[in-house]
Amino acid sequence: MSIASLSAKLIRKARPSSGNAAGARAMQKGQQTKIAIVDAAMGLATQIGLEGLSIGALAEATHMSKSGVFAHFGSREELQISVIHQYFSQFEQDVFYPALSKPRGLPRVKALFDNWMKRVAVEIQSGCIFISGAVEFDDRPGPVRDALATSVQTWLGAMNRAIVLAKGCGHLRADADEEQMAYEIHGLILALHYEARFLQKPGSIERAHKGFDNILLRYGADPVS
Amino acid sequence: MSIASLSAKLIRKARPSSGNAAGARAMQKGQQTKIAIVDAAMGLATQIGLEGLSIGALAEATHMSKSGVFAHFGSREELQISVIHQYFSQFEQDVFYPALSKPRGLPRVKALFDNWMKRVAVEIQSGCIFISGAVEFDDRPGPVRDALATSVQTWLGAMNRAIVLAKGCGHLRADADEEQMAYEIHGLILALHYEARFLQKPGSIERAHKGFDNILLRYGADPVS
DNA sequence: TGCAAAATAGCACGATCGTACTTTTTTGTG
DNA sequence: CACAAAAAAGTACGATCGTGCTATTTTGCA
Repeated sequence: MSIASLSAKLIRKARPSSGNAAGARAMQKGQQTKIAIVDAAMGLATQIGLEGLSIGALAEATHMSKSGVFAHFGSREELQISVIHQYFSQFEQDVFYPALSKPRGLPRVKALFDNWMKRVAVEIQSGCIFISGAVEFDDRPGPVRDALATSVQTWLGAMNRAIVLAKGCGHLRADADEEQMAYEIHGLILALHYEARFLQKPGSIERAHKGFDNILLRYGADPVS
Repeated sequence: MSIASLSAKLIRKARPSSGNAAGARAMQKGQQTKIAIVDAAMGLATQIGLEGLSIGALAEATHMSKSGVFAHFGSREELQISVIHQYFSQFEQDVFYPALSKPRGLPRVKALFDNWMKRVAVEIQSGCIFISGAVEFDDRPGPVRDALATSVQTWLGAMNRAIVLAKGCGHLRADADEEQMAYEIHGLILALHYEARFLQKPGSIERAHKGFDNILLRYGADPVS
């Protein structure tokens, strides 16, 4: 399935069983403010984490009442899940889709990594839910963790498939281990986030890029990338 | 300065100014239970994070009253800092000191990485404060963040120095970028923690080891590690 | 424009949090 | 053993949390 299919899981609850045959359409303003709330929630969550996200603070940020915010989700977990879906959707549009315009193989892998890097470079200031959420929910089972893990796995899977494709195109050495290559790339991104955002170490972005070049030198079919 | 000097910061507060010349010695039981409390706190903090650590839960875990626990630290921040110092001290003893018995150069770098890997492999189940804390405090300035960052930087600095030493011994290529190598190693560890602990992906430990081998192939002086 | 329904606000609840203050128990020593 | 000091417990306070209930406002269509 496509990486996009995940975001389609924003489904409506089943209609109540009361047989209102004459149809009850409406819900326009509600959806609109819900989107605004989720947007604000995502801004808060990237900074202070999904766990730090409180309905009270979110109400203040959106100039609404706590109950007004709450009514849109029914529970804090549902709010967190909505934020994850929205974040994933944004990630898709920033990182994944633009790379599809590149030809299969190494060019697309490079584009995926470059887009990923650009996004993480911004997130050095704002924070990344895929990273902070992983730490917050790594031993807390439940629907939030599931939504987060599914999103991350979908993205990592897409990255992996691009690498497999590159090998299939003959752009990588015949004995290249695609999973291994994906693992090492993931490490570069995580180290960037850690050293730049937490340790505030300069030069981290350049090191991540250099690391990618090194990976290409090792796995690429031709010595020059 | 040595990596060990940091843990020596567990200093006593300055004595009160009342001139009790006849000396007031005692404080034995107190220190003892404080150690027990910090131990329990570390166990909790590795699982649920430094932010999730609550005095109430800690009191229950140690079969004490909230005030009894609290009195030993004076504030939650001080408790968190004590946990960080203790965690760092443990890290030193598990990872750093045992590697000093190896000869300088590549053998010591390998030992440091192996010990680090062994520890992270255990922490796949229990959690790692250096990683979870980095996420929790990456945009929350204060003494807790400072203590955490200092500990991590001390360790990464020790690792870096070992790599520099290895290059000095001629065990690495003359053009090897030590900081870059340290960065890539750090990435391997972070990816291991992420993929094994959060995503529960099998084979991550082997991939981290393989990644280290690849790094040695690239930076090592001789083609065979 | 009236009117049902949707959207939002208001209010209250129990729980948990860190911590300040007071009281009791335990400890170590003269 | 007595006694001061240290250690631990007890209690209370204000704040914030998620969320249930009811009331009010706003919306969109007949």
